[in-house]
Amino acid sequence: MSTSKFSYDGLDKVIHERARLGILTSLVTHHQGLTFVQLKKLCDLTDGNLSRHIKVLSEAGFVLIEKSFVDNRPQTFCRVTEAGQSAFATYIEVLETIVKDASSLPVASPQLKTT
Amino acid sequence: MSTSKFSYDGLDKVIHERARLGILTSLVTHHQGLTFVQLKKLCDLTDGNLSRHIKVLSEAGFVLIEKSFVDNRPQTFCRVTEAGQSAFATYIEVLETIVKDASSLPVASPQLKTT
DNA sequence: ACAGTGTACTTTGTGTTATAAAGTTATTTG
DNA sequence: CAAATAACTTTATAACACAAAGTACACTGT
Repeated sequence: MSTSKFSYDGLDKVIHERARLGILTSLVTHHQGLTFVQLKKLCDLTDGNLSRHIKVLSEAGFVLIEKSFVDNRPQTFCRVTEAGQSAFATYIEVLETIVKDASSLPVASPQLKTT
Repeated sequence: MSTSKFSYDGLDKVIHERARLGILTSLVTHHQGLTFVQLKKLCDLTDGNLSRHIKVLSEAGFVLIEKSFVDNRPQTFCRVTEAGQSAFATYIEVLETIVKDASSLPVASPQLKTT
């Protein structure tokens, strides 16, 4: 952990990945949980990628995966855990910091001479 | 480009990387440019990593790298390009969307298949 | 009944790449 | 002049995102 202003080491690597960021945001805003197929559509992911990513999230303890059968078909149901919510909240705080940092007024610099 | 709400495909891969996100934010907020050594400290990066990342950013046309000598020592000076600023602005807009999405009140699930 | 198609996933293989370690080149210092 | 320091760059490796292929089961037509 550093004190460098722009190191952003609060960006959890497990979350800071486009697909997983989408999955987690989906799950946090659909607190009751989502099925594999719903997540696939919400996040526009292929089966294989979704499968891998929810596994990573589950191994990190951020989501809970429940498998069952509905209408004689397998159904994977995902929901975010407490740890997941907490980690996500922290991550979002960093995003807010970045947005703020980004919008801090840049110092106008004189144009370099362009021969 | 999909219309899925949580696909976030506006997240430019070149920018969506912790180190490079820090570098770009540094450069955008220090519009007059920064030296290699300054960036290294601001972003808490090793020499090797910074070298690689600014190369990636420069190959993407997002930063301009100027090499010179100061006090008989090589000095690498970096500044963000127009394209870099524009891409960064777009990226930040997506971050804002994510932050908003994340804080939106929990929403009812899409209809589950019933019997 | 059994080939063929569809659904809901999982596993494997491959190519990319972030990062650490080692290397380069030049300078200063004891 | 040898050793240390500075400012990088290059290489090697380990991780990993993604696509493609595979698995398992159910349904449908013939």
